[in-house]
Amino acid sequence: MNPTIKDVARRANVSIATVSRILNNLPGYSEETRKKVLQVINETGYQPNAIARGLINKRTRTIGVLFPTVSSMFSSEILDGIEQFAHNHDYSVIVCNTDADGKRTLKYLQVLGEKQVDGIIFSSGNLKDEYYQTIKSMAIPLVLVSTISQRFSVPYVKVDDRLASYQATEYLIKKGHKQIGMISGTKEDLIAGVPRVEGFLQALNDYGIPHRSECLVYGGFDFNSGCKVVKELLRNAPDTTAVFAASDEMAAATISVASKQGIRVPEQLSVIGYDNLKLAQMTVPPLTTVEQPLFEMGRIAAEQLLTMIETGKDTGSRIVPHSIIERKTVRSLLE
Amino acid sequence: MNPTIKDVARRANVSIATVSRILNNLPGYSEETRKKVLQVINETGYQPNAIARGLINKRTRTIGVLFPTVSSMFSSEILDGIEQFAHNHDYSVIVCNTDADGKRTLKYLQVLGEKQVDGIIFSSGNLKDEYYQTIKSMAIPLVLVSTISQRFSVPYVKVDDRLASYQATEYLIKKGHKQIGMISGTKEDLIAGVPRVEGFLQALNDYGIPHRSECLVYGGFDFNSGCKVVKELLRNAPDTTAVFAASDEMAAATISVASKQGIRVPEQLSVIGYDNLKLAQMTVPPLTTVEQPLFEMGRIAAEQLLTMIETGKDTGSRIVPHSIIERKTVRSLLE
DNA sequence: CTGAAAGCGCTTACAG
DNA sequence: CTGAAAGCGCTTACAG
Repeated sequence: MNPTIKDVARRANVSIATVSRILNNLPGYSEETRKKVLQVINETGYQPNAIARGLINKRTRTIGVLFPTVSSMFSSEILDGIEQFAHNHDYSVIVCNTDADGKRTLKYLQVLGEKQVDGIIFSSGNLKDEYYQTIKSMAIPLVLVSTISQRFSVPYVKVDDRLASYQATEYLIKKGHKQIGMISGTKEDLIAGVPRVEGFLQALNDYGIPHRSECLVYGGFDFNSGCKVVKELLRNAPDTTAVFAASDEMAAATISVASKQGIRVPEQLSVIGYDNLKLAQMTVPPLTTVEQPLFEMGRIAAEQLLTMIETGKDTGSRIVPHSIIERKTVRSLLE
Repeated sequence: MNPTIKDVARRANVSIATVSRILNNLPGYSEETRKKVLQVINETGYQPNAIARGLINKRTRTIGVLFPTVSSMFSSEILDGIEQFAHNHDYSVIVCNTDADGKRTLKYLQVLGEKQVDGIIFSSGNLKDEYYQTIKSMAIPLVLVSTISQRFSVPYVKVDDRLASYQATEYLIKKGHKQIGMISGTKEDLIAGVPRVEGFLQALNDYGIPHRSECLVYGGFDFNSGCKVVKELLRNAPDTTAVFAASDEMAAATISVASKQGIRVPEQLSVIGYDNLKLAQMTVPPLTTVEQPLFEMGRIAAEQLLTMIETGKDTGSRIVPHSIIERKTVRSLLE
């Protein structure tokens, strides 16, 4: 049995109140008793019980983080950023893998509530009404990362997807491409799907490039759906000279499929991705892509959440800067 | 303020003891009062406070998991398996990113102790004496995944690295390769480094293939060190026809470097990896590799830990099966 | 500077 | 079948 505050109080011949004060750096004891108590703490290896503390303070110093898939390279970088910031500020993080499943999400939310987490970060998914309501009823701060809410006022941190997408397309156009295809993520995804398509279409339009419907196909962000969908694109629009993929995994799929079909990248087909995962530097050739600062986004989300927890103040949302990382998959048609 | 057990007791005109019994499915109340109480619980949206429960039960239903790098594709798949099993059994998991840093690890361990986690999973790193001692002093179960302890008796779940490595090498040999190079992980790594090298050497020896020291180079498991180290190999042993990489990232690095040097894979250079990450199917060509069932290893580790927590019994260690996944990066020299 | 006591939200003998 | 009370390990007025 680990020693409790009672044990150290007894051994130091003081009250538990005094021990508590010393532990918490509150005033109210002589230097002498402080030394004595600290010594006993050392001898006994006493550690405060955070559960008991939590019961009184109504603070557990732990937060919950929800991901549709923790194991994706995308999520795990965000998690890394969150975890690092949290840990540096003495918070722990409980991970929850929702599988984008409503039932599971609700169950997680309930558990997090019962465990009295101090706040929640919800990542890259659709914050359904019921999620929002149950978090609201828990009366703890919530921040969104890589997603937004269209119905509720919840702070978020993300990239400007529409703009980033616009610029990716523009980048291709300025390299002389006119037959540009897009392999998009989930069609119904109002957050990472639609805005990226809009940005793509807008850019084409602004540069007077006619859009043909067969040049836009919808997948599901992952590698396998990328393979499937890029084949469709290449079949229906064989004159495509460049493809904009809504994720790096889909871009990798494009490179992979192209190779299988004997199409050389970038000589015959240019590819630009989205995310700048570690994967992007591992493809052959290395992938030109739109960077989302995922680690940083996680860090910022955690920072927002902690200040909301500790000050009660909402510091607003954050649009973080994206950028285009030029590697080797886009060829210029101009020279 | 969320309602407490007191609130529902008052509104239901019963004692908190009765409410508690109903909540915990203990005997001792009429069907009538049960209904009444349940109704009040519904009306008020009462949720038990897990912190208060934890204080009494000395069980928090949360476990801690330590990784050197959560964001690696390797760790995140293990985490996925752990998290899924844990959640299905009503446990939460706190993630800890140690960065393989001793100070950080110790700090995490302390926090986990204070938060009264019910058990700990330590993944893919060196379980130093001091880690072991502090966990031992916490008197909670510990299981190792993708690592072992050489000094202490701690249950682990992992693949037989030496054997897997032997077989990977043998696979290459049986395809007619004789000039085989290995790019290994960290030289000092007694767990994932040394045994894989031993397996490699043993296979060469068993098949009467002389080993030349320039055919064995040491990196650090990751892509960048893989690039560096494979160049070294290719420079010093240009007649190499096949390379065995100690991780998929290093294998991807090999493919990447080979491509840059105009060496075609697998026509001129065969490559076999280790891990079977999602990455392995994304390379061009798709990577032949040794599979470690990472998700499953995480699942099993969690299962072990939970049964130790709940029964107090150590169910022993587990060597999980590996296998060679044949894709397109190894060419047969025999035909 | 210090301690006794109440209380955080529960569970669990104990008594009826 | 039901409740009063003690107690889990702390913190925090309150009183001296």
